[in-house]
Amino acid sequence: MTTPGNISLILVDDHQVVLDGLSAVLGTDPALEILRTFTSGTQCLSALAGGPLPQVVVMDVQMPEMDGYTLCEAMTEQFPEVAVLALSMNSSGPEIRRMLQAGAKGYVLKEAPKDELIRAIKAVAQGQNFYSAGATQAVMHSLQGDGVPVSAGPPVRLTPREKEILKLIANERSTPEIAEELSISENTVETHRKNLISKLQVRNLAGLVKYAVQEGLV
Amino acid sequence: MTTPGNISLILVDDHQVVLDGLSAVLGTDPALEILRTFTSGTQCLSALAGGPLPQVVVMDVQMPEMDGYTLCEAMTEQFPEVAVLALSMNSSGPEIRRMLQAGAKGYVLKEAPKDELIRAIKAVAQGQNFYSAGATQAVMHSLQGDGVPVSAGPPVRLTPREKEILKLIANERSTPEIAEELSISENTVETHRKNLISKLQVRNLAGLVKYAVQEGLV
DNA sequence: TTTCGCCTCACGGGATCCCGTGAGGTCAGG
DNA sequence: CCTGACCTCACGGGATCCCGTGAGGCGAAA
Repeated sequence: MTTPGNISLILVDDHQVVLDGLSAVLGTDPALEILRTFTSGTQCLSALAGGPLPQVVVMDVQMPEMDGYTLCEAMTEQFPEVAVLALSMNSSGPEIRRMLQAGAKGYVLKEAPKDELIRAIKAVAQGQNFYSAGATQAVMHSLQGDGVPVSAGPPVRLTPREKEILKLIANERSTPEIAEELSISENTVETHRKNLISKLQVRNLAGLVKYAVQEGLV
Repeated sequence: MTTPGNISLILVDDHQVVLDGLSAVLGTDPALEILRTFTSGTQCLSALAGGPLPQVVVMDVQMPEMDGYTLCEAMTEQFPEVAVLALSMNSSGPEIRRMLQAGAKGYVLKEAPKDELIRAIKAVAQGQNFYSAGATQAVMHSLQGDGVPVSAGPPVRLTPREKEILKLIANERSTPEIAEELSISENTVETHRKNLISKLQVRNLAGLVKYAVQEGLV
């Protein structure tokens, strides 16, 4: 049992040094208690299913196997009382919007000073929201054009099939190969590719690969 | 002046939280003294030109503006007495080989436990080399075929022109556009693209973009 | 039940890329 | 001087991608 007033935490990041660093930084604040750390989303989910729930989960966005977006969605689905705080490398507007839409209560950039992270944790633990200054700015910048404030319209939602195709494209597979691998027609693969190009607002295959790599889908 | 026996350090990483984390972790060892930290390679270089030199520089590999490869090269050129310790996300063989060829004395993965980093720092400070277990493994794996041990043949050296073209390709420019932008023939651009595909061991444009993004050239 | 999103498939034409092959000029270094 | 690395250019043919357009099935949500 945690001491009353303490905020229980779980950290998820695929890099051990980041976990160590966060543990060291957050350990300086007596109000924070780190229950466990995980290096993958699947580990985290299966452990939480049977164990005690934390108040806040701090998670990286770009992770292999299961990215922060998917993990956050599963999290808010299964454990809505747990607040998710996203901790990310880049401050790209679309990524932030995706995380917020997935249910994240806050978004802190890894560039931010350490006290900002602690303030963010305390904020989301109390049910408030918290966004790094750079994050809100990036979101606002990416929203120029449509008047929705935040988390209104679907930002960039890819279907499972589209994600699957995008991964294969980013792995240098050609259209005939993808068609064969998925047992569908080449025409269908081309349709998906066209939809991807249209959805992601890029011009060609290069843009798709760039998006896929930056978003950690590879 | 540093206390005799102390190891003076400089940390370079574009992410503030990583710097904070490293500072916290390394601060626990009394034998280590962190002189300064930098969030960019250019800052680091210009500061070292006039200030006191550290014994060891711990640097991230993937950084915007100036990547670790370039920084390490400039470092060993201007300050050969400073030992460079690379700290990186991925354990890709080619990247490790590039860093070692650039003059890095050691290579530690961010996945490694924190005591490994401290041991690595102490090793390179004494003129020894240090490589994470996963790193040596990755290099060995990437070397299957040529019998050279380490840092012998040029791993993946791109010419300035090739880098330039690669960046444009990754930014969704088509061949005619690149040709126009660089005031050269389309045939020349195609030749460069072919050489890139051949050098980087990829199959198509997707592989080029993937490499460019992962290597931080965009 | 009627939407609506998703997945599927088709076709034709133009743009772009992929590949092999060959070659001339410059410039630094042996 | 001659080698080697680099940048430049050419061409032809096949593969692949890009684009517009249209359409049927299926399952979930309203």
